[in-house]
Amino acid sequence: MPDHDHDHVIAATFAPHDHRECAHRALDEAAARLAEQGARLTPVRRRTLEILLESHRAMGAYEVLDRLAAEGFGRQPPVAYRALEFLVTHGLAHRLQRLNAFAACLHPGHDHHPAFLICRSCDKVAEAAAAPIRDALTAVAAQGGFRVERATIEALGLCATCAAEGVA
Amino acid sequence: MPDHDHDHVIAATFAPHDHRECAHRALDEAAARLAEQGARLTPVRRRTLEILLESHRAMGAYEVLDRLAAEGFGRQPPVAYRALEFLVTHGLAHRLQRLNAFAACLHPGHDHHPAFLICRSCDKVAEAAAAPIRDALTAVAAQGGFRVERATIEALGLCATCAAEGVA
DNA sequence: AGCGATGCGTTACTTTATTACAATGCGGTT
DNA sequence: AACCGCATTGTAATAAAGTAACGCATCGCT
Ligand SMILES: [Zn+2]
Ligand SMILES: [Zn+2]
Ligand SMILES: [Zn+2]
Ligand SMILES: [Zn+2]
Repeated sequence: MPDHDHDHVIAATFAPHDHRECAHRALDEAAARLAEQGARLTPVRRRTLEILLESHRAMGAYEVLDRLAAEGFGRQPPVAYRALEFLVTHGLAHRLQRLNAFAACLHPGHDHHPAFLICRSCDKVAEAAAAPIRDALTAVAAQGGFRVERATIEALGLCATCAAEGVA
Repeated sequence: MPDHDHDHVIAATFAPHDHRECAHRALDEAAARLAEQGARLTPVRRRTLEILLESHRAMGAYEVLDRLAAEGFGRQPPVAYRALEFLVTHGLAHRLQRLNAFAACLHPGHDHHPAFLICRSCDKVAEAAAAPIRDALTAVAAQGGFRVERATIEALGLCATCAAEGVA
């Protein structure tokens, strides 16, 4: 994906859009990616991803678990945690540290560790290109002799849509 | 503090140093800062800060609580959480989202929200200048119409000291 | 001394996450 | 088919992290 698409991705997340298509495409990409890797998209895993894909919000593990249990899957925490961990490991979902929650990845297959933009008004989460940010972090760290291996970058703020609606 | 001092700060955290002096100075600065603000550095609060200042590691709330309880303070979670929250609010300690833990601020009085560098080998945590990183994040977000209000920037990696000791 | 605000301690509880183990199902081999 | 090994799913039980609610002591002020 070319870099300039990321602007679009952020806007597309927060602005009204055909989300059914949005979710459907993400699910297809996820399935394709797993097939490549020889990993299995079992019913619980698929359903977990679908649940995350219902909105652009992040969901807590127990919120996901309630949904799964209601649909006949197991009702114990490991059921949700395992499915979520699988999705995260395979790059199909992300974990948000600030929220203790998980969000579906909207464009998997591009092995990435993005920066997250969390709107405090509508709670939606967008992924932003982390490269320039990570570069700045890596540079600052390198000056102190520190080698960055993994970075957590999460921003809380206000999205354009909510701002336009007059949210302070 | 001039910006170039930050390099020093990172190195000083991970390299062997006179930590007694290091902690003592941070405590003095903290007390001075609170006096300015008219906030009270009560015994629990002071002791909590001292405990955090014993090392450059981040500590969980319950780890702090155990220490406080052993020294005659209350043994219920709110005791630790309140003291820690007070310190964070007044800029004397930081919360690390990735770790669910708290670390003393080493140079309070400069109202800052730094980036954190966490060494996966020695567990020490250093504060790095967040300005350039935050700028990059703000710019990326702005292109998508998102206004960043608070940023969480935490890096996991290897410090110079551990690298020099041959840790992979 | 009287009074309101702050701080500290407790009990009780919620939310989040992990460990351990049993049962099932699925591929590949014999 | 019968067998094995392994991934997967389910359960119970427990740990770890965080919050709510309330009473009492203490501080700062009038
Ligand atoms: Zn969508
Ligand atoms: Zn919004
Ligand atoms: Zn030190
Ligand atoms: Zn180290």
